[in-house]
Amino acid sequence: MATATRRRTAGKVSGESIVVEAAWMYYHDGLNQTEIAKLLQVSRATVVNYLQEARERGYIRISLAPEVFTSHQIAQDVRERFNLQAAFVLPGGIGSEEDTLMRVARGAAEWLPGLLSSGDRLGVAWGRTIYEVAEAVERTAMRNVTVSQLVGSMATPYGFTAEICSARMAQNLGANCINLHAPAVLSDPALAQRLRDEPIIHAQLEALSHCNKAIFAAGSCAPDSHIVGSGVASAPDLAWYVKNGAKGVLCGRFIDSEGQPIPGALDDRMIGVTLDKLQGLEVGLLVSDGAEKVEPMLAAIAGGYVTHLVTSNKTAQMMLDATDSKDADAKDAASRGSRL
Amino acid sequence: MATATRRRTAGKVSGESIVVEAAWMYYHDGLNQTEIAKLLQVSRATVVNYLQEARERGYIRISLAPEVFTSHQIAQDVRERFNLQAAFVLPGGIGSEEDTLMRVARGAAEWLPGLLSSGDRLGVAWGRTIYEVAEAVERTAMRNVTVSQLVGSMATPYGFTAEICSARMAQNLGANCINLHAPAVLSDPALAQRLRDEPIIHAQLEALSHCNKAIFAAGSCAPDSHIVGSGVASAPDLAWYVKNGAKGVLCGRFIDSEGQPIPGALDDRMIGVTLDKLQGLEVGLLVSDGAEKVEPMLAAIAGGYVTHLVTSNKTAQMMLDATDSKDADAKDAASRGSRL
DNA sequence: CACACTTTTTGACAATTGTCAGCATATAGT
DNA sequence: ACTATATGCTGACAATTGTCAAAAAGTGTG
Repeated sequence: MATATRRRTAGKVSGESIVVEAAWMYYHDGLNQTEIAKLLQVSRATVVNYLQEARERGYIRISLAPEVFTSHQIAQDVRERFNLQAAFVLPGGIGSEEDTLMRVARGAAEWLPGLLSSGDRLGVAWGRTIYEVAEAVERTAMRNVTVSQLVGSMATPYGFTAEICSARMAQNLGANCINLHAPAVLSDPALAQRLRDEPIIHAQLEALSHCNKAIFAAGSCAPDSHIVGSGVASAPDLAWYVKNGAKGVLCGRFIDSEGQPIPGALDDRMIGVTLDKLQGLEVGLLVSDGAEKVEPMLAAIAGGYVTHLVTSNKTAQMMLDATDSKDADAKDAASRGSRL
Repeated sequence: MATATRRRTAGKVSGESIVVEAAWMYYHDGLNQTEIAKLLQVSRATVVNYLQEARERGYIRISLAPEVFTSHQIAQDVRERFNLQAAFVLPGGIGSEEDTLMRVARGAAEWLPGLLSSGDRLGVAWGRTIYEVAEAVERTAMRNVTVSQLVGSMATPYGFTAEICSARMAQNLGANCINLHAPAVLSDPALAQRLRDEPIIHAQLEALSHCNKAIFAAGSCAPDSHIVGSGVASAPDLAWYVKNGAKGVLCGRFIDSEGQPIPGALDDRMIGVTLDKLQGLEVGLLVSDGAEKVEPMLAAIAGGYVTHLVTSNKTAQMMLDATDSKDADAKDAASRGSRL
């Protein structure tokens, strides 16, 4: 974190940036460290340090060509089957579910800046996945982009809240940020309504309802779901919704297999985006992974909220199998499903 | 160049792309080859092969952050002094002039795609430098961009002609290409005029005069200049123009120190863009390097043809020194000039 | 200007990565 | 079915890259 280099400025090759010089020689000209050390008249160890510094300062960008993940067979299949604009399917790998989730998050983080352009208003939902995406976004400078928190905050035992997701996302994107200064769920519908009418909150809700792009994850309706863990819904709430056909959760709202919101007691007590606002966006980016997310993801897609998808090939394959009309056998028999 | 992998498809992790899998683990997850080999259950040598294949197929993109080259001090100085939109100043390094030129060309090649957007019509001039830029452009897919050859062709002993510059550029950018099917210079003005009126040529000239962006180099007026070597101008022609104030060459036209075209015998015999078409473009990208190019570059800038500049810090410093109004001493005395 | 303190560089060693000849496996042709 | 051929994989070795403690060089202060 030195403000300026010292010895590097004395009679050396390019006082201002011998670091850049070394990085250029290494990554662009393809010289090895020994050659560079000779040319720069320093020890090779010093060259190693320069290169490290260049990497730390972010001078060097290594990225995997996004086309690879959007253009291979399974990505194409998913895109066509679900009528998406694009699907980003990452190698599921061998690691744990946890590893794969992180990888999916990083994939989404790498893809996201390319999906944004000047003037966009990006809605950011909440959840473990979204949090990891926000963390993984490389610092960029999207000056004319505004990030909106889509759902109110909740006291979560997981260490990440809705406002942290949106704030971190905005911070890393270099975008403006509009947070929603209200709890996601209140105990009383009347109080919720009064809060919604409160000028500050009203303005914030107004802002988030004019997003043209959004990033969200699909939540499962399993009893151990985050929607319960974070206190948005109680276990009985969840059971009630499931009994009434809930297949997934999107931005805190329960949806059925067709993606339609299920009217229920929670609606009036929630503060956050309503699902109709998420339909027909320029970009609806669904980031999710895991067997338990397949059904919720399919529901979200059916509801027309999704234009872009990021997942692993394992999950993608399960999504394809689950909607395969040919025969149910394929689902069990296909060795590919279990190997991918 | 195998059409498909073989054993890779047998019971392995992710049949379709174990290569991508390996690349992801290595470049994104930061695992080393030994770990990857263990996870993938292949030998480490195989992992090396996968990574090589990934690099060869262009899955991995390593780039140096362009901001570094546009934001450091000398780049800022140049930008302000010459009132440019941006300047891309590369470390001049220690190598030969030849090495530096290649580096400048690669720098321009890396910057260029970022300066283009959908719908652009890019005019491409001719010269050694431009040729190297065209060669160095990474293959991209700018489907809605059209490349126009700005000057007619010439029989050059150097192995690169105007149509090769534009064709190669278009090919690597993945853009459309409009070449100019005529010689740069004819022996007779009347014949030149008849050619210009010929429908095909006329249409091509029409196309190139509607470019909104252009890339060109500054040519020197030294006796060994390419403008003579390529037969565009004879040595007596050159001498005549120099006597009449020529300080440089831009797209085959001689310009004075203010960047104004010098009327002369060649004009009527030439087929190619006229300089007035190059003024006020959205992007006028000047790529040049070397002491002998300083004067021509300054002339081109004075003429208002340049909005963006790519050069080395050595040359940039000479440009600054040459226009330093303080005192002439600085030019000679400044140690920085010779060190950079 | 001696002293304490920080930053940068370096040499020696450790770890990682690249190379290549030969082996194993799959495919095509008879 | 059986070679011929191509393709991909591997182990052993070579080359390159990373680490770390110590030395050198710079900075600030009494």
